[in-house]
Amino acid sequence: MEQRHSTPETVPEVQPEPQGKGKRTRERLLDAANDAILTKGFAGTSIEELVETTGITKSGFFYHFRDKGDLARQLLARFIEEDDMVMDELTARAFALADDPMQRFLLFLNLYADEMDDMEGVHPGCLVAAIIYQEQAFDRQVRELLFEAAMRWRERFRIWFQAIDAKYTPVAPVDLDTIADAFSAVVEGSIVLTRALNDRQLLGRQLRLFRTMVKTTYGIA
Amino acid sequence: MEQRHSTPETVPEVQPEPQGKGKRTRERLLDAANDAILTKGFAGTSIEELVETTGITKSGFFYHFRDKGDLARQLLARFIEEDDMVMDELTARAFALADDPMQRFLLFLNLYADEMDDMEGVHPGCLVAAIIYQEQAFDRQVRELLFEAAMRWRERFRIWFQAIDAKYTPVAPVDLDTIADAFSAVVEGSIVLTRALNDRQLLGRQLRLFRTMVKTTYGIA
DNA sequence: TGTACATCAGTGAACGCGCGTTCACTGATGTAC
DNA sequence: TGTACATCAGTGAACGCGCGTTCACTGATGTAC
Repeated sequence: MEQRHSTPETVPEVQPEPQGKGKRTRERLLDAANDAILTKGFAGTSIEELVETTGITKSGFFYHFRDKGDLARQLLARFIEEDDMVMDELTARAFALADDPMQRFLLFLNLYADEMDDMEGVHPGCLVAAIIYQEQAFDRQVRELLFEAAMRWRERFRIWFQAIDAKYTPVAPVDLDTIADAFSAVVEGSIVLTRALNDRQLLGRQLRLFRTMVKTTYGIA
Repeated sequence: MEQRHSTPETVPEVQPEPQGKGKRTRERLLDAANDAILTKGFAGTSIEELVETTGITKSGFFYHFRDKGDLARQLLARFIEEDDMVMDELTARAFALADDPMQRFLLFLNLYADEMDDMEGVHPGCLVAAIIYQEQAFDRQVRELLFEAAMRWRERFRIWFQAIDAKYTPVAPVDLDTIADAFSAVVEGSIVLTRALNDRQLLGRQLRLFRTMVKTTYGIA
């Protein structure tokens, strides 16, 4: 997707390779795999092409990964970690801007929607969704990581809605797990539509509609 | 997913094969391909396994399809046709039960949610989403079919919300295309979560939450 | 009704290419004494 | 400071298997006269 320069000119590298250059190569392999899998599927992505874009040989790949399944495992593990960090950061920004749990959530939705609007091109896709639609190609460990990813989303927002629910009364009764899942559902579904319709603003619009709907559901003008 | 008997005992077959047995074999190949692609991806699904479950030889496959890409094209075309029919049927049932466009839509959501609840096991997935996440493996024709599928959903529900909007005033302003897309987004996203969490009731719950939210958005108690 | 031909719905064997994986080896860097 | 060894981050060649595709052929059914 985006081109990363291995040596950015602006920032002088005091410690050029934090964990050795192997770590960097491994990250670049994971980046290449991430992009390829989201557009061509797992079985449709060959090790050959990954090492070609990374600039090493095929046997170099097997220095970093036991086999192709190991690549999927490490990729998903990294995704969960990074996704968690991104969510934490947006949450922290929302928390810094308001004290009320509902206001914080509405701010979070705005921040997330803005982030989606600012992406160049159409959203590249979500690794969880991509792998879900090929799950039989993977082992139990990978499927457990899929479960974990979705469960983390649910728990993050359930806690949030518990705080909201303690202070606000919804117009009609809502189940906390369900409204917690709703955010993830809107994002995942919108990504699919964004790509199908080639409409890069769709995701932001859906998030803002969801924001409006959450507000009215809790009777906020 | 579900086992179809080629000769159901209850109904005597007056015309056993409407368009010859070749048509039936072709349908069974498409069925096998549909199931396999939703769980293992397109490249991960071999022609070998499709003909094995269908009970013919590999060269028999190439009698029905020019190549593997042709299979994807026919599969998506059939999906769009059948999906359209299912939606038309649920729409007709909702129209028969009420005159008001909003009541009709709320009934439609209930019917759709009930249908999802009644499915045994977890939702097998949506072919559009599966192929979107492997789109680079396909030609322009297939990608145009993906666009068409999503566009049909949008247009179907935009017309519906135009009728609703003519009669009801939303609490906060809503864009018709956006709320039209919202239904598809909720379904697509919920399918991903249903499968990740292995929670077969999630889809129905999300649809009913969406129903509640549409009601409150248009200020209906 | 019988014969000739055409179409339908496949079969069976063979093909070459690319894929994932292995294995012995290597040059650069790090560490111990 | 020099030497010996270990580890890191790979290389290069080879492998066998399975995949998509082709091609000549075939038995059953349909159609024309």
